[in-house]
Amino acid sequence: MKKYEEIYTDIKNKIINGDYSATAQLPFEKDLCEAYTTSKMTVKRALDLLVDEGLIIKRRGSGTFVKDLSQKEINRITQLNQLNGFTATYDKDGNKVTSKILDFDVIQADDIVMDKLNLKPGSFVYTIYRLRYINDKPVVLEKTAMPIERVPGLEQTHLENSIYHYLKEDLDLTIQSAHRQYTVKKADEDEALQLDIEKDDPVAVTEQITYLDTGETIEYGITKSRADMFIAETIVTK
Amino acid sequence: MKKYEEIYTDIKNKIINGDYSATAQLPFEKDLCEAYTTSKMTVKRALDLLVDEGLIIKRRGSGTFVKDLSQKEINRITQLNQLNGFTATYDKDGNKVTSKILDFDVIQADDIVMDKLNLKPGSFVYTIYRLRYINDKPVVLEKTAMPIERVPGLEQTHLENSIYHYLKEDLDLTIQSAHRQYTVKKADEDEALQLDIEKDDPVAVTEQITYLDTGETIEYGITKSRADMFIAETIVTK
DNA sequence: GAGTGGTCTAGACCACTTC
DNA sequence: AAGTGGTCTAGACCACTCT
Repeated sequence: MKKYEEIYTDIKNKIINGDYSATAQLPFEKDLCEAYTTSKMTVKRALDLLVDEGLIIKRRGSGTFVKDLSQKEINRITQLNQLNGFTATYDKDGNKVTSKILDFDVIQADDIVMDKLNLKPGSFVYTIYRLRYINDKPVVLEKTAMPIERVPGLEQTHLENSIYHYLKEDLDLTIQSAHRQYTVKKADEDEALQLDIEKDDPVAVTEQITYLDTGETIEYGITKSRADMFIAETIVTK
Repeated sequence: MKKYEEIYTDIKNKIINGDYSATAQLPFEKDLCEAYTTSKMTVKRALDLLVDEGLIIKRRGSGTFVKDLSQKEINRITQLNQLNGFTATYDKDGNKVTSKILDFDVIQADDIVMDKLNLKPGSFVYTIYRLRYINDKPVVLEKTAMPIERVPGLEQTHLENSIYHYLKEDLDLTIQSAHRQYTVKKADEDEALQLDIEKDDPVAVTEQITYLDTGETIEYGITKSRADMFIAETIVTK
C-alpha cells in the first residue's frame, strides 16, 4: 500500500474508533511527518483525502480538527461506496439481486442518446430495458443505451446478471466516472405496473452518463426508482 | 492567483473553447511543466482538479485525455456551483428570491436534532420553518435547526433574506461542507398547501447537515421541494 | 513573533503502457 | 527499451492565526 494511503487509513481508523473524537485536534503536520517518518507533502495528501471524505477540516494557522460528527454520521460516511453498478451496490448484505429483461435491441441512436453519448450520426447502440429486483421485489426500472462498438458480444445472459461485471471481467474495460442527475416525477401507467405501485405515485429519476478510463462514453441510462427504495447521498466541500 | 489555479483555469478554458476537443490528448505533463515553467507536482495538481471535476482522465503509461463530453455536458459541468445556500443558488439569473416565515422559535433540541448536530442534552436551537419563493412561486419548504450559541443575534429580518449571508458577513463564520441525503415522498396536506400542489404529489426531500470551517455543526435542515423545480447533480469518480 | 497549514521546487525512483 | 503518469523527498518560502 502507498504511504499516503497508510497514513490516511490509520488516521481514519483512529477517528472511527474514537481515538480522535469529535472536534478533537489532530497532531500538527510537522509531528505527523515525524510519527510516520515521511515528508510534508505526503502527510498533506493523506489529510486532504480525509477532508474530501468529510471527516476532518484544516485551518491554516490553527491546526487540523475532527469534524463535529455524530457516530451515525461517521458510520454513514465510512460506508459510502460510490461508483458501483446496481448489482454491486445491493448485492452486499446478502440481498438477492435479479433482473427481468423487458427489451433488448440494437437501434440507431436517436438525437438524445447521440448527444449524451457524443456519438456520430448513424451510430448503433444497444438499448436495454430492465426491471431490477431486490429480494424479488421490483425496485428499479432501467433504460440503458450502450454503443455497440464499445461493447462487443453483449448477450442476454449478461443482462440477467451484471453488465458491469461483463465489462470488467470479459472486456477488460474500466469505469472511470459517472455524471448523475436526480429528478422526481409521477409514475406513468407503465412505470406503476412494473414497479408495483399506483399511477402518479412518486418515483426518483436518475439520469447517468458513464465514462471509461479511456475517456469514452460507455453508457447512458435513465432509471426510475420506487420512492420507498430510493436514497442518494453526497458530501459537498468548499 | 496560485500557479496551479492558473494552469487549471487555462486548460479548463481550452476545453470549453474546444482548443482541446472531446477525446483529444493533452500535452504530456513534462511538456506542460515547460510550457508553464513549473514543476511536475504543480502541473499534476492542476490536472487532478480537472479529473475531479469530470473533464479529463489520466492513464499512466499513455497520457492525459479530454473525456468524450458533449457540448451540453461541458456546459453543465462548468456551471456546477456547489455549497451555496438557497438564495445564492437561485439569485443568479435575475430571479427574485423571497421567503415567508412560517415559524421561528427557540426550543430544546429533540433527540434527532441533538444527534444530527452532535449537541449535548438540553442544548437550545433555533427552529426555522420557511417557505421559499422564486419569482413569487413557492418552491421549497424548509425546516432548519441551528444551535443558538453558534448563531448569536439571529433575527426575523435575517430569515426573510439569506441566513448564510448573515453567517458570513455579520458573524464572520465560514461554511466548510455539507452532507446531503436525497429521498422522495408523497406530499402531505400541509406540504401540498404550502407548495401549491396536490396532496400525494411527489416531493423531493433533502436532508442536510452543514459544518463550519471550525468543524462544528451549524445547521440541520430538511427541505421539501416541488418535483417540477428539483434537480440535483453529482459527479462520481473512481 | 512564533507557529500553523499552503504552495512550489528539482529531482529521484516506481508502476504501467506501448512499441 | 522508452516514455508515460504516480509517489515521495527535503527544503524554501508564503499566508494566516493566535498571543
